[in-house]
Amino acid sequence: MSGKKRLSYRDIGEDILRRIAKRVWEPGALIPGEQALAAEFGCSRATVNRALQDLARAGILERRRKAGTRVSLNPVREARFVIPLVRHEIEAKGAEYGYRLLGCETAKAGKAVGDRLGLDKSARMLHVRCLHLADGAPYQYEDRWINPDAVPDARNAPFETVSPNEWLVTNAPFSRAEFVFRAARAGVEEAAQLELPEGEAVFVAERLTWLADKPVTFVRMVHPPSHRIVTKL
Amino acid sequence: MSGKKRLSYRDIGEDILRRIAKRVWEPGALIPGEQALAAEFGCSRATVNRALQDLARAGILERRRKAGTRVSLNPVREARFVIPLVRHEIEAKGAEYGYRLLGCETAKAGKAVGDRLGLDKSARMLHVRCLHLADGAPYQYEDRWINPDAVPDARNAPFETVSPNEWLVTNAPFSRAEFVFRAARAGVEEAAQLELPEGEAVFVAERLTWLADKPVTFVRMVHPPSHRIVTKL
DNA sequence: GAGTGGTCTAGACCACTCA
DNA sequence: GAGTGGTCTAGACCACTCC
Repeated sequence: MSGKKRLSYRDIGEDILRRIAKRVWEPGALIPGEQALAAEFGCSRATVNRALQDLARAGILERRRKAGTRVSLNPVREARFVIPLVRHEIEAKGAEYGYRLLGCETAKAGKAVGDRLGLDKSARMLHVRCLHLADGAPYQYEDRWINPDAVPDARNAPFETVSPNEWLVTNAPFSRAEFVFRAARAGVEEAAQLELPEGEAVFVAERLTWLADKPVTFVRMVHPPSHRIVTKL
Repeated sequence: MSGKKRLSYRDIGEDILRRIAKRVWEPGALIPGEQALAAEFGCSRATVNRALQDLARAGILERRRKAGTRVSLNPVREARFVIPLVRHEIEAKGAEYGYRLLGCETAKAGKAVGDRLGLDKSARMLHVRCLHLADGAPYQYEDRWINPDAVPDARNAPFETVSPNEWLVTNAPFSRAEFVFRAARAGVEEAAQLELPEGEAVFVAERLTWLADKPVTFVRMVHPPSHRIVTKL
């Protein structure tokens, strides 16, 4: 009944989760303060603090100074998706990765792209289109705009052999990013490249990045309807 | 040039990000140890540790004992999406929330649903279908299966007035969950309820939950193509 | 074996927020 | 004003992993 090892913040977190699941602490209820818990668990307040912060980050607890810590009424569970390199994503499925450059030229951003990145619609950008394949089958159609002002080297990048995705990862750091997921109907070019009927439902992921408030790149990644984004908690 | 306040782990994190962005530390490079950084920043090792751990969690750094800390070669940036209650999601947009129950009956799970949850296809489950509206317009079509074995009270739940989404949040805790996002073409029922042409591209989010390995619920949430899931880093 | 990160402690002060 | 969480410190020991 004694020989306990020193408690870790993980142990404490699990114990607290158990209490919530068993309704010892109901949703919305106030739980004891850090000091009280530290005394109960026989550890320091810092350890309790770390456990509680982890649970708060996961959306299970809500904490406010002075008000204390309570069990979330609606566990705003958050889903975490890792966004790997397309190549790694494909190879992780055990498929062979393929890459095909479709086009690469300098062009005006246009209103749609300019607005998204906060650039003028007449700004000159590098426009790259390419296709990623898994075992020879189209996997992702990539339509990317790169701001040469933020990544001057991009003009000379070897996009014939290296996908912009991969090249940018090691050549264009960013400090802020935005992701958008949505469904859409395949346009003419996308449908042709992905070998789908025009108007087919496609999964679209968009990514925008900035480095210190300077736009770096905007990419639209289009997948066939068989594509799934999965996350487990 | 001096009067510095005490450095916070945030300050340190930002400074490190700056160095990575400015190529002081290149991708793949080893950065100084915690002790060295603590000395440089003039703070304790614990503070440096916290900053580095945060960056490692964000996928920007990779840390290994004895090996040290290095800048990730491919920043496996992870996107975090919060999954709120539909009602909150709609109200957060400033729209008025509406709810309509479409059907609620006991039925066999069927192969598709059974397989996903690890139940037999002849298992009896509660099948609920409903619609969530924003300012009177269809926002989300919800098709849900509930395992009465895990949530016995569900049979008597007032789904006429409370959406299963909301009811389950406070009545069916879960320990494990799985999310899937994908694009699909609207089926007959979905199209009719969402007031879309049949075959329109729809955004589908599926959620499966378990409590201690016992399946709790499987829900398929269908949105019109205007729907977007956004996350900023 | 030795070096690096991982974690815990005990104590302190601060910042926010509620009453 | 007072109570709670947020953060920092200085020191310590441990666990993992590379050599």
